[in-house]
Amino acid sequence: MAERQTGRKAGTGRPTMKDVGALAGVSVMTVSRALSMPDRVSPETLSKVQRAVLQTGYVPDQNAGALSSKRSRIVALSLPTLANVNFADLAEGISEVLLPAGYQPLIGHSGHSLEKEEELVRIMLARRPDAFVLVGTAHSRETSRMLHASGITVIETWEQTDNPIDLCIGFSNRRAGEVAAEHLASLGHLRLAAIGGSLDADLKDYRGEQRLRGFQEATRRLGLPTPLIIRQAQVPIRHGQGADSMARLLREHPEVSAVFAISDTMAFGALMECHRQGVAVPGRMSLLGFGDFDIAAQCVPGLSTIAVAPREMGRIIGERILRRMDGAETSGHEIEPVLVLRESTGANTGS
Amino acid sequence: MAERQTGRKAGTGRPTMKDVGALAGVSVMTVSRALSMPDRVSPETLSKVQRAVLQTGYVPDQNAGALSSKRSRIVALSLPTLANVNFADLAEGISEVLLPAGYQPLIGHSGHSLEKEEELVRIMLARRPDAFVLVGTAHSRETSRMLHASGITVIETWEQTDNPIDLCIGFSNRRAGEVAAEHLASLGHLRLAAIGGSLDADLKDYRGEQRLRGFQEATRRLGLPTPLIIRQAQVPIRHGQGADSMARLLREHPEVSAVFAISDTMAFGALMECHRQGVAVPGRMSLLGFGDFDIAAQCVPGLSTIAVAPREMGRIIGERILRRMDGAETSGHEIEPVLVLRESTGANTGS
DNA sequence: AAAAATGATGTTATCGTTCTCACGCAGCGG
DNA sequence: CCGCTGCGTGAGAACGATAACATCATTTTT
Repeated sequence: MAERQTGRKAGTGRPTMKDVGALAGVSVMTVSRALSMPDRVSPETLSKVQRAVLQTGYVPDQNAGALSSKRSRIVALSLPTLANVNFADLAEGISEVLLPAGYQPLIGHSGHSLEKEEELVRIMLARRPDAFVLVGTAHSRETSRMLHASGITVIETWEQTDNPIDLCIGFSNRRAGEVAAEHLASLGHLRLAAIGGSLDADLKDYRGEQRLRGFQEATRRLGLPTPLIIRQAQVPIRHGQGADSMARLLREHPEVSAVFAISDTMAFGALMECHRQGVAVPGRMSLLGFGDFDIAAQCVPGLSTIAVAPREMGRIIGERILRRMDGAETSGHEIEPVLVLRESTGANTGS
Repeated sequence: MAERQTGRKAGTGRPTMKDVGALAGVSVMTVSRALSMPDRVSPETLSKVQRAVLQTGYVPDQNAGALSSKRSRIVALSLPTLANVNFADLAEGISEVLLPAGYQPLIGHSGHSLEKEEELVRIMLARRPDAFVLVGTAHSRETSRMLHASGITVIETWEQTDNPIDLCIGFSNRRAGEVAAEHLASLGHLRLAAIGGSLDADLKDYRGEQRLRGFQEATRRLGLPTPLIIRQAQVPIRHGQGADSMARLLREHPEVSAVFAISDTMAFGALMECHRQGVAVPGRMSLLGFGDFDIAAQCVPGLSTIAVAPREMGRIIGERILRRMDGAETSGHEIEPVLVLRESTGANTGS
């Protein structure tokens, strides 16, 4: 009853540094040091504290620590969606580097919408992250403002840009489109097409559009006719959209012999549509995807695609963040899209 | 120079409630109330504060708020991996409910390892979440202890159990296996097989094992010969493992006419192997998957599978958490695995 | 051997918010 | 006209940790 004298706020009941200190016979500050800078306390003290920690089942309160030290050790991560292996791999790559270093990734998804991204950024900034990673370089005015004002390390990824908010670690989507066009052209294909790209301005796959643009420009540069673009994708991209686009292409544009899909997801759907219609791949139709999702390697025929190594990208991002946290300067980084050749692309056999 | 008089700790430079209050001509407490309980301040005060918030670009510090109120509004979420659409959908479902209610999901992945899960739980508990969601009911002793000791709401999912730590919202994996066996048996298949299941004790797909057990038991109960189990999967499950397993099955056990794969990922690999070898599906071989991943609907033939509605499960979890946070009592919830019929399963045509 | 540097620990203030309590003022019944 | 209730507001403590400084004992330097 007479347990607490002043009794303004009741504690949570969980052990604190004070409890550990009391049990070990040292001050809270010594406990703090024992836990975060073990080499700054004497060996005997250290073991006393460690024993007390085990005995009490003490788990430090990082929120309190963050408030006091002004370093939350949280890294915010805004993805378009989790339900895409590439983004999931990116997030796992980042986590694998950050977690062992004592940083906690905070993952959110914006559903490809700039508005939702803004909302997400606002919410996440309230957790006072030490760094912020965003997929993409297109943001709302307010998003950019908030990120700038926060003064923390900001990393934009999955793209390249000339004027990043802070740091940019990604690949050129335009370049990916160029690689696609160059490959298909080198196989002797004359009439190229691309599938992907949204008509709905609100839910736009910004990066997919850049790949399309790169594809178009390179095709033109190579002296081939302007490629057809079948735009009927929506984010999130689903296989069905690839199937629909391929069906339309086969029906309306029989002269096309090679197709670049802005995502392996669409490419797979397109491939299945070819199967359904008995269209030989790559005999009658060459098919090139993007992303190197795991299905690309396993479907029959194996899907030629363009890989961007998301997990490795994640690790690079993690490392750069850690370097920044140690006070070192860091620059951006560009990753080169790599053509992965499987069976779905082959020489043009048409007349 | 004479900016701060005492000057022990320097602030971060970001605006605080104090700044907002000074600008609005009210106390910090009034700012706090204006932001979290707008109906407890007068309309004029409210608008003054809101104006000041906009003018300063103030973003509340939730960490400080958490420390003071002992409610972090963080919900921790431990998944085996992000790179699995079902878990990603689960996470997105949870987020969709929690975020608008002011709760922040904190996602981590344990790579199917109980040790890593323990590590993750320890790290996440240091952020003082208000609730903890875990995939699975098998945890290390220390994990369970920490969760119990934390005293927060704990939800186990993706399984059913008789003695949950706190609440269990999931489906019975055993039941899913039974559904699989019943379906294949009903089609007249006599020699069944299952693919999946790991030999490596350390990286065990615990839930896959339960599906296998349910499959085995139901097969026996239906009076059929004991099913073959091809165990050569490893987590994370990749398509290649399904292909390998199917190849082995076709080579060594030609009498088998129907196969249950513990994951659509494996089922897809197996299907592709059938294509490669010219084995007709479902004519010669019926194939049933689990999970209803999006590829299942798009491959040719469409993959029959067992669906567990992960996104909906996530939303249910989110709602139960919110109810608990409002102080209401809540019980667990069982989700029924549902058979999704497509083209990959058909009647036994063998002699 | 005296002075200075080093090392281990404790004390106090502080981070930015919310909780608790107190205060002043308006309305209201007796 | 007095006390009572209720509303809006403010003052100060508290949450659990760390930074900065202070202290004391010990070692190193010259």
